Amino acid sequence: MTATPLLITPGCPIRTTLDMLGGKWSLLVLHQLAGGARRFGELRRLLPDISEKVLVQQLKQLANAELLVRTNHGEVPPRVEYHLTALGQQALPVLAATAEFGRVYAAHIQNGRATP
Amino acid sequence: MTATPLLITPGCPIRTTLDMLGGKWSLLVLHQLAGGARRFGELRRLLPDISEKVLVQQLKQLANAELLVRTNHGEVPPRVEYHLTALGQQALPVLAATAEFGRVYAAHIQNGRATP
DNA sequence: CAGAATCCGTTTCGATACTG
DNA sequence: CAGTATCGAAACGGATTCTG
Repeated sequence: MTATPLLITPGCPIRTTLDMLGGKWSLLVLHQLAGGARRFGELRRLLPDISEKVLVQQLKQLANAELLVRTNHGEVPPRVEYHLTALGQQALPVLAATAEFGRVYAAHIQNGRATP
Repeated sequence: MTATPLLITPGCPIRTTLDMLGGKWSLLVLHQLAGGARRFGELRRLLPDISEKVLVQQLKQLANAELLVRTNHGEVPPRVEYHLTALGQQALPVLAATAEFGRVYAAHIQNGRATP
């Protein structure tokens, strides 16, 4: 089960986004799809540190939230592609801000202290 | 113990930020500090759903990452304040993008489908 | 008031093996 | 190729109690 907890606390847009994208991998998946459609195997290779099970799980969750679409071309061998919806593309600014701050932070610790 | 896991995969700014702010509460804490300094008790009241332990833990982590500063005015009764550093302020765009997408998403599900 | 320390349940993660 | 199933480990989160 577990299905879709996604309990959305109404009235807090930050929580809404966090419940969707705050996970450990969601934004990385979106990042890989930002350039266009990707197959399952591609995503797996592009994100080597995520386990198969979790990747499937994240993709399901994101598809469920309608940020991406899963397309199963009924072929043999199987071919399944994922691509962002228009809604999913609206999440890209979050990704951009996240990446940008990561760079700022990296620059900061590089010529300063922090990170014991 | 637990110290600071913060294992930063070098080379991925998204991961860097996610390891810092991807938690369940960090962005909410930043949000409350965006307007200026806050005392511990204030934060506790402003974020009723976070437990004391987790709040302390998040504050430590954020202070450790130098996104905020803890100021202990050695008084009785104790008074401790937290405020954002310049670096912490640079994280506010992430917050803004997160909140904005939350609004977009809420509007989307309101006059459409999704959320089973 | 502002925390530290402890205990404990839930959720998440990941490696492996298996299927259509 | 694109998943599903299962298991155990680890992280996360919360309630309670205690301290200066």
